[in-house]
Amino acid sequence: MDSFYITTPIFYVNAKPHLGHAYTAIIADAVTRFHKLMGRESYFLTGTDEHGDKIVKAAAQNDQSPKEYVDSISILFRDLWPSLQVENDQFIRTTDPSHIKVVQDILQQVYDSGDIYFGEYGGHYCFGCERFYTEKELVDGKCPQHETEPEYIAEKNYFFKMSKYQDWLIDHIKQNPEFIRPERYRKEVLSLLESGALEDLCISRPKSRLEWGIELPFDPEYVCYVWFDALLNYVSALGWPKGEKFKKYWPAANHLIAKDILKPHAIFWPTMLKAAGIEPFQRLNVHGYWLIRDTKMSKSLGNVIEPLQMIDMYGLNAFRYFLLREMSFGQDASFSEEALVGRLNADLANDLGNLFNRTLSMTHKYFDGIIPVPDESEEIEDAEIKKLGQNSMETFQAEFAEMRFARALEGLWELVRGLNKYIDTVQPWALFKNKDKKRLSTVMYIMLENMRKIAVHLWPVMPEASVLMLDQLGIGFDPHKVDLSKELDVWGVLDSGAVVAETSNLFPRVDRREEPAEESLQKKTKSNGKAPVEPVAENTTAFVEFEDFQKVDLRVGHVVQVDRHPDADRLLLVKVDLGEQNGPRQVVAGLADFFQPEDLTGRQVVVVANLKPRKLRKQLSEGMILAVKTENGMELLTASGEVAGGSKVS
RNA sequence: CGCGGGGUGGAGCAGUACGGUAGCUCGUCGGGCUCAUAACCCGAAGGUCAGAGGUUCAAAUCCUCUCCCCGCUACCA
Repeated sequence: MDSFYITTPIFYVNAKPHLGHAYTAIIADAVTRFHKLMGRESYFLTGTDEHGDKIVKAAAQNDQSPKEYVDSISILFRDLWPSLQVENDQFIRTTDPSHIKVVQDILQQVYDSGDIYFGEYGGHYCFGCERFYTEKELVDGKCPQHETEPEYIAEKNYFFKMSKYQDWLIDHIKQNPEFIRPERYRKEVLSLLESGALEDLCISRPKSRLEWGIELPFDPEYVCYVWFDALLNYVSALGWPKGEKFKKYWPAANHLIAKDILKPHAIFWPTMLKAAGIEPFQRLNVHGYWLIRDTKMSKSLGNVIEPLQMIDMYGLNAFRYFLLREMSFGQDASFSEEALVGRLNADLANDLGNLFNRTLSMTHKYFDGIIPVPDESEEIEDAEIKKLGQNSMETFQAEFAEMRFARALEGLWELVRGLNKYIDTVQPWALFKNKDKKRLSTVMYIMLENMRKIAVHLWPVMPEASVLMLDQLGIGFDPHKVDLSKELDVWGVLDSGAVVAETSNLFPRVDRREEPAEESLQKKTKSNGKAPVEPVAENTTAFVEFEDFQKVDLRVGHVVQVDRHPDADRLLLVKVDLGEQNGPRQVVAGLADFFQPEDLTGRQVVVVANLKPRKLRKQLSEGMILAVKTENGMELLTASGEVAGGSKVS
């Protein structure tokens, strides 16, 4: 039997789960279910990545130890999956002892084979930031954050000879067009590899800087770099090197990632495997981002609708369907409540839900709810709808296997719509009136059997709804007994004589909430013809004491001169006269996108005068000009009348 | 010359690796049906596929250049 191994990235626990995580997990789940139905043995792995610098910092901010912190976040991920009906076979954590052992074993093995060497790395290290800076990042030779001169530290570290495998990797990608998909990402990686020499990868961190990691087996003074640790989860989970699962599922691995972590997966990972003498994974599948529209608007009105909250409002089935139907795999897509409701109403309620309801209802009206025995004679439209069904399912299966979910569903919907049309064409109600029971039986059977096929195909996408649909058709569902690949040819699975449900209300139509917050706001702002002012985010801003507010020294001044920042196209150098002895101050302001220098000259502005001076792109900024961001641009704050330069605002 | 994505009927998108009548969903207009969740079915209007040039019998698709939009980053104190 074919086996199939699918993974999500192990999610980095420096933040809570969001839509992106949910999406990856849901498609992983859908793909796993699909392959199960196609008769393959499938294994689905997900988990959390818990080592590294950022974790230590996030933990410190929460006054927790790294371990306490990762435990608390990891559980959030683990608990989210069941609520999405994501059924993973395993949940791995990089803090699991078995994972740590595998990482150490592989490190040792690669070290012994000579692909890890000890070398020196020199760099400008800022102790405040706890990081190295490149020459380019430094401002006047100083740390841009702390404005202190970083120390040049020559630090010894361990390096993985990644460069050694560059040519092999290029060749492998060229030889295996399916290795990275979709095509655009394969091209991106290839051009990345071919454009410049691949450098060796620094895979250690001295414990003096970072202790939260896996200790190198050959040097207790160092811990392993997070990516080298994290990527290995894909094999450690299977019990490399001798585990049963490893033998069964490797290298049939399909990794699923979002485009932001393309490089580690497409370059580090295959070369690591090569160095460790492990066969390369089968395929890397890369998806785009979900863009969330208008979240800011909603948030400011205090009714934030987070994508994940829409599950409660519209149901998990619609949510999963929407995610798979709306994003064309590899591209970015935008998530909005409006689009979700649109899909729910059009595809699920009108087309699919209504199809079930009308057919079940007719079965009751004409046959007391009992699935009739079809007559053997077949009319032309019967043959047509069967053919349409076959094509539609074939498309679904082929596209789904390639992870083109949107196209797969579009394909399946041809059958859904085809069946609605079939009803209108053959007019069962007319047959009933004419007492043509024979023909009516055939027609109804064709409807019901095709609906069964649809329901089965939808299990990977909407497991819960699929089971309900089948239940309404009077049959149960056992994924192990279903073989999707046979559905194209099999006919007559539905038992005549079984009783179907009287009605179906799987996907009720949803009326858009009366005045959706975002829309009403837009209407209001449009109707008065003025640029809308972003409302104050009352619920998100904590109160400050009056004394604290008093610390802010706001003053009115006149703009005497404005120049463009020489090295930054969004910044302006604004000279503001605050009536001070040593002349006008320079404020670097991010206004270049909204104002021409000449538009600002002579304007009266409000400035935060006691803001700690800071350099922005090498230019000193001694204050901040207050402005209001609007939908179309930027409006400056000013006094309603002319006041003397330097007047205090209170 | 920072990196990347994109510009296709009113809206949202597919189609571009392998050139061959411009496709889908929503929306609009007209009609049909009555089994159904104000649903379903049919028909219509609406696009010089951002622009210019080139290759070709043939270009949304290949080549060259230009314009515009959106992310990310440097750079919004």
